[in-house]
Amino acid sequence: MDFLEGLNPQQKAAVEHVEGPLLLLAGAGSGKTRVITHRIAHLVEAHHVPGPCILAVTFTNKAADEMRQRVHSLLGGDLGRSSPMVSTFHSFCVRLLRRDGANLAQIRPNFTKNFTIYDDDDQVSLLKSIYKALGLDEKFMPYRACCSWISHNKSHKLSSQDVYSSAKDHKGSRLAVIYDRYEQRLRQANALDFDDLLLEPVRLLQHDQDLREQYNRRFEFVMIDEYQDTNRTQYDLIRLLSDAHKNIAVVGDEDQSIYGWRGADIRNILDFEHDFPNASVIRLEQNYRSTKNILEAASALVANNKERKGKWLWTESAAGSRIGVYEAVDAENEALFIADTIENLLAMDRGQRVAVLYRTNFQSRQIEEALRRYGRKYIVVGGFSFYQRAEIKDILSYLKVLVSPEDSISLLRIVNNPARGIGKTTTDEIEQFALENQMSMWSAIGRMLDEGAFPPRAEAAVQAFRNLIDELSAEVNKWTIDETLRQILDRSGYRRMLQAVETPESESRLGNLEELLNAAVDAAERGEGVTEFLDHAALVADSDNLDERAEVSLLTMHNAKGLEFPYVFIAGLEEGLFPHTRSIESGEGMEEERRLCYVGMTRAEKRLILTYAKFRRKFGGSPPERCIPSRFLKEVPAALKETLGRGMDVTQVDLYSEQHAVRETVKKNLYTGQTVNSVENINQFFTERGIAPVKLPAAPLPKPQQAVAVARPPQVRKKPFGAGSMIRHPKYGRGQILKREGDGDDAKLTVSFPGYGLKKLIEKYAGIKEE
DNA sequence: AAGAAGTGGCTTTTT
DNA sequence: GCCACTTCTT
Repeated sequence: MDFLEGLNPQQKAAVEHVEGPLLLLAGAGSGKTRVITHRIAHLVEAHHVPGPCILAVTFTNKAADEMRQRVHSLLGGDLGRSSPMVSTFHSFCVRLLRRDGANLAQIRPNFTKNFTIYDDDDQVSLLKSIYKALGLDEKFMPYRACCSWISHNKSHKLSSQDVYSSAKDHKGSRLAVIYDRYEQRLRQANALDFDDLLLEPVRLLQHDQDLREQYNRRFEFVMIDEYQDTNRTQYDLIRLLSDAHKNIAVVGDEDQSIYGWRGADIRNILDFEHDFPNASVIRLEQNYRSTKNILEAASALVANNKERKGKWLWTESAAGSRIGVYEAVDAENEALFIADTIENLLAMDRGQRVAVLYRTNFQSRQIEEALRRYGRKYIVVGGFSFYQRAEIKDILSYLKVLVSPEDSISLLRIVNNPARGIGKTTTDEIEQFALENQMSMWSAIGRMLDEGAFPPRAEAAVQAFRNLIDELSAEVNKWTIDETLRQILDRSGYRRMLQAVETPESESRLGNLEELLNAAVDAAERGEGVTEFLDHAALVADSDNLDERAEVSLLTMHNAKGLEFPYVFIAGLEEGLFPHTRSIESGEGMEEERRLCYVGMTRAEKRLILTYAKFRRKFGGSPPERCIPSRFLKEVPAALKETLGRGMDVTQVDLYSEQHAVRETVKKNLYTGQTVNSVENINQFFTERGIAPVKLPAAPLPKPQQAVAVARPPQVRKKPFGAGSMIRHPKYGRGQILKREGDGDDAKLTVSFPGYGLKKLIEKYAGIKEE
């Protein structure tokens, strides 16, 4: 196959580039992914480079998956072991440490390849514990702020000693102490935070010459996607990996650099030619995505930035509609306008995809409410992810403790959850003891039991907890992941605790745990071990579960990077919201906001509509505040804009009185792993309230559904359900069994639920009954 | 020790 | 308006 066919001259040049550094400046919609995948295929076929010698790195799992798939289909089918390595920075680094990280123990105390990963919730818990030991509270500095302060220092290679010696005041040196303790405690728990995941491979490769040479020998060709968003650590890693061959190709667009606040350094891309002498530079400036008007509007906007390499995108496509601008009275009105206009657009142009983009996640709520009023299906990308749910984190914490009992943060989370009589006093004592003796909480528990340090009642409770963990640990290696999770759920009493309270809330939690079990079964089938399962849970991002098929997607502009939609709305273009107050002060921050706007605008293929509100409430109860239209609106040339008015007026339902109920429903539906807001749901929602939906969708109407049963039926031993039979699920309602696999306790059912799609359920745990 | 009920304090973006 | 944290009650 000829991988050069159908490419424009610049794309062709990039694909044909073989040796030496390459900087590919790829504008929005210029066929970047196509070029990367074709280049990989070309290297393999035309230059006979073995697949595994090529490393391609992206930022999100989603981008990696897509790239992998496209490479595979270009090269024809299953490549097996000869496949190029396509990975995200973080999973590449985790794999490196799990496989070849043993020698890191030489430079990181207590490190083993069994390390755990601390996400930001874990970081906050750790900081709480440190604050407590230092007698501080959140007034000193909010945990989250402290977290990002530490992260900022780490990614800029400033140690706690560096920070301490440059501290200007008492607060500065206090912070340095917190930072220092934080680092100590991570090491003690054999845990790595997200910064460490990148930093430690760099330190290891610098430290271990053999390993560095081994990796250099292997990866002859290295490619980095979204280079504008790399931070200094990632830059170091890239340099180390490409040191021997210097066959480093980076792809990026300085106009789309939007992660400066997370440590991304735009200088990496601006200075590439300086850092890698003899680099070839190729610009991809032809845009294949958007209409001329959209492209010109976005280009004119971003031209207001100074930190650019400068390029001007062009397109052969038609001018298209002008950019719509709508001024709403308030946020409710804005949301209704968007929902209303979506109805009109989709009525004219059926089956198309629409995105509503916004700056901050909380903006989604009102838009959701408006979409529900129209019975329109939508998905929300981001916000809370499945793996952030409390019950999921609880059970995974059990798993983490089994793998690595030194992980005190996970231990702290589960020690009295479900409640087993180890209260605050006892926990504080254990923590105190661990701190004083420089040991983990798990070791402290052992020692304190040996020394008889607990009062009788607490002793019994702690002893029972220790036995539970010991018993589970003894057998964990014999079980598959799903079996381990089941044992945890049963023996810890966690399932019983949820079953005891028969509220919709606990039902929903049980449902989420069921999803987790399904995921575990799938992982076990793929042959994954517990560690891989946990790594996956730590590294999946919210945007990774984006469902391309949804008609309407709601997401932040950050999450929209790399995606495209025929119709795009950008909501909330107001000074203070977008650009955000926190960025307005600094020139750099403003430029990044502008780039973010550029990213949002260039997602649109056919039509782009910008909206803002004259008044907006800061929060629910507070009075609406006057808003100034965003400066970005003015930066779009007048000739490219048109002012839009409201279409139909929608005032049949009192939205305020619905808000609470809607939110509850939204919450429940968000965490099923599948966030599609089904037609059945919406109908049910309105029927329950005796309100007719504004407009019924043309799609086949479902039979009206009864309210979901709340009470869980007593678990009687029942005859197994076979394929074809109808069942009722506590959360998904009526469904038909399509497939049955396995038998007895392990029986797995594939069930089709109208409105929810296919679900894999484990019969024993699903709580289903005959319909 | 564990739940219920009340109150302060703050909201950017996320691998 | 929401969440995390505190105080109150048993």
